[in-house]
Amino acid sequence: MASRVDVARRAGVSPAVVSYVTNGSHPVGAATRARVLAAIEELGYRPNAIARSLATNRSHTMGLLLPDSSNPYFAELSSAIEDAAFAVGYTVLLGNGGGEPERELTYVRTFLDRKVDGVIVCPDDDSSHAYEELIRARIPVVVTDRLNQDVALPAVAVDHAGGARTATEHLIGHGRRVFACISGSSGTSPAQARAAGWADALADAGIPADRDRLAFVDFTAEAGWAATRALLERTPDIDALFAASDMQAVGALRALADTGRRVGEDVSVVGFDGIRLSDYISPRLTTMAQPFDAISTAVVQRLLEGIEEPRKADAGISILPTELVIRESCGCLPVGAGAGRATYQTHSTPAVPFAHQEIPSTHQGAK
Amino acid sequence: MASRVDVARRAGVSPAVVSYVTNGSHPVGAATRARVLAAIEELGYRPNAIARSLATNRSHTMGLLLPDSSNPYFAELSSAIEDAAFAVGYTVLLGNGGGEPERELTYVRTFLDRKVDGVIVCPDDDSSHAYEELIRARIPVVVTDRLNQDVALPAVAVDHAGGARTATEHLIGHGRRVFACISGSSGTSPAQARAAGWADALADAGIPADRDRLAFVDFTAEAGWAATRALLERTPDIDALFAASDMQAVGALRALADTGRRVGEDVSVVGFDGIRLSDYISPRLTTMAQPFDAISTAVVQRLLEGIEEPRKADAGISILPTELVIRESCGCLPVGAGAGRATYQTHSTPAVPFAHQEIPSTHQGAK
DNA sequence: TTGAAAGCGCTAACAT
DNA sequence: ATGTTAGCGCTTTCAA
Repeated sequence: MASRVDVARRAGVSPAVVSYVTNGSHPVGAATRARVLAAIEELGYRPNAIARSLATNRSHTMGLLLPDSSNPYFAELSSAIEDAAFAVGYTVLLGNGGGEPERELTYVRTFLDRKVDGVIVCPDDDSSHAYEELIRARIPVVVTDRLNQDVALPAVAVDHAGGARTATEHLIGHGRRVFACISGSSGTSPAQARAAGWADALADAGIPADRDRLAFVDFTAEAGWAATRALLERTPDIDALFAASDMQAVGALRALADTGRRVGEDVSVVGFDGIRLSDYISPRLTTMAQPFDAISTAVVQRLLEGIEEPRKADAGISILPTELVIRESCGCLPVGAGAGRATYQTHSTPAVPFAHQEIPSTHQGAK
Repeated sequence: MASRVDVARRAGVSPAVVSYVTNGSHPVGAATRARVLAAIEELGYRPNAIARSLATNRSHTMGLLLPDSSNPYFAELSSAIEDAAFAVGYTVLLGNGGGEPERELTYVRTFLDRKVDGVIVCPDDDSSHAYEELIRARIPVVVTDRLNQDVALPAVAVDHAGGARTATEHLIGHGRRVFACISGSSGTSPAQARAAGWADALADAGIPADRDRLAFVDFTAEAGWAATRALLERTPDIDALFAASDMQAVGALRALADTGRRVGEDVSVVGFDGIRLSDYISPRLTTMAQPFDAISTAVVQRLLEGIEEPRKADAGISILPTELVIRESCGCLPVGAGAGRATYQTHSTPAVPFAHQEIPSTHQGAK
């Protein structure tokens, strides 16, 4: 590998001049600049980013800690984040916690050791030790998806409770009577908030929200399937189901079909997330869609602010809007034949982007 | 951030000794070692990996270049690779080509600049310029999924053609007569090989494989949907469909349902990949499953060999077995109600792991 | 067993 | 406009 000195020698200048031209940080005579450029070209020289990082204390790298990037929701989120990072010249180091606190910590340390400029984190659990380690390191951090009020870190997420409430209201609008909810891992704020939104909507409508029609399980199709089976066992006449994630909804649809129920007719289901897949499964899933791109842009943007103006960075949370995408699973559109893909009918929850903002109250009484 | 000198000062030793104990590379007196360890503990010292990389010329980092990690297939693959890398103490830098050759190149250069110890690559297209750049850099590389015979790089993948052939034979076993195939982007070897396997199986069975019943489109649900609609328009009586990826199959099932066809009864469908989702969609997808973990382990293993013994590394390709997972979409199992998840019936294509190995001929005549 | 010192390849302040 | 030099934080000979 040709290094800066090689280029300097070849161009007949001092090593510093090479840096001047590669960084454009310093005026350089047109002639010398040309010679240097030529030497760079001939030698195929590329500055060593490691050495540069050591000297500048900037790696142009960010760590991304997720629970499980093989889950379509996180896969779409991480891809959007990678894209937003790429757009601003950053590369991402990816780590999956995989439900192991140890592993999350290991990744945080790995990121720190490697001197990432900042880290984006969505811990497995709201009480993750990753937070402490990150705070102690005084490194720019943005939390996404999770909204833990106990930790003073900048965060970006959607209005989980509001979205769940709107989704549930839609279900109520279908005249359903027996409601169930499959929410996510109980240790996560989205799971809690979405379940709360579901319960609030029911309360406002005077519909009983029986505790044994609410399950907190993993954000996966498998867990959604198992939870639905269990729910159905206890309450066979469930006719409305709100799933706190599309993957759980996928499992729920499976379970509903397995037990001979016609989704959209016998029972209405609405999911949450709006992963691409939701428009292809049968029946097409009505879901509260998250704005992946907006979230990712905001996450990266805020992290960048934290990196560039550490003193100015605040711990406010950005709440982005969700949008109800109405399709077949709720019963609005006829299931199956001839439908083509849906033209969406949407209801949005309001956005309050980039504000210092209270976490939306879980229950604000009747509107 | 406490640095090595701080620790040394506090422990009353020279900086070198600190390295000796953190690396265990050198004998150190029990007493001093204890003092150093204590100082490390008290200061919360962690070696700067960047500085270490600069000094050792090893980053314990690998680049992973994929077409699109938001696609469930790549999401599962990348997650498995991340896991395998984690297990051997490596961290992964993730990059998505996103169908843009420019972007692929940018990522390769970024990886190179950051001195990753090796890169795992699955280019958008078999003729990717990423290969050249990587070869020129003389850095350890392992290609995965793609099997480009023109480039002498170690590779790990499944027997695309063989798997497709077996899948198609299964379709033939169902007594179907009008066969279609939706394969992937024509510039990729899996797409070509799987299409060839499909054609070969038909040829052997004396069934016409009409060219206009074969489509090469993106490996996505959307493309699978559109291709199926187009195929159906031209040949309404298709009764057997082989999709070269599960996501395309998902789109195909959607299209088949849209046009009022009953999958499993009117038309048999078999996919390829075995993503987790395939067991949850309706109808459950019969698919030729890839061994994600084995692939990932092999990929990382071979990359490690390339890193540790550069001279010994060879460009052989490792072919891993696929396994036909039989479910509902082909017509073997009754669709829907009461089925529970399937107990699998499997047929494997043989594995020829870690061998110098010809790319399986696309047609080897009748067996 | 411990220490001194020379890099690794680059940036940046300072000098010319 | 260009060159010199002192780090950045660590590893690693080589001496002591």
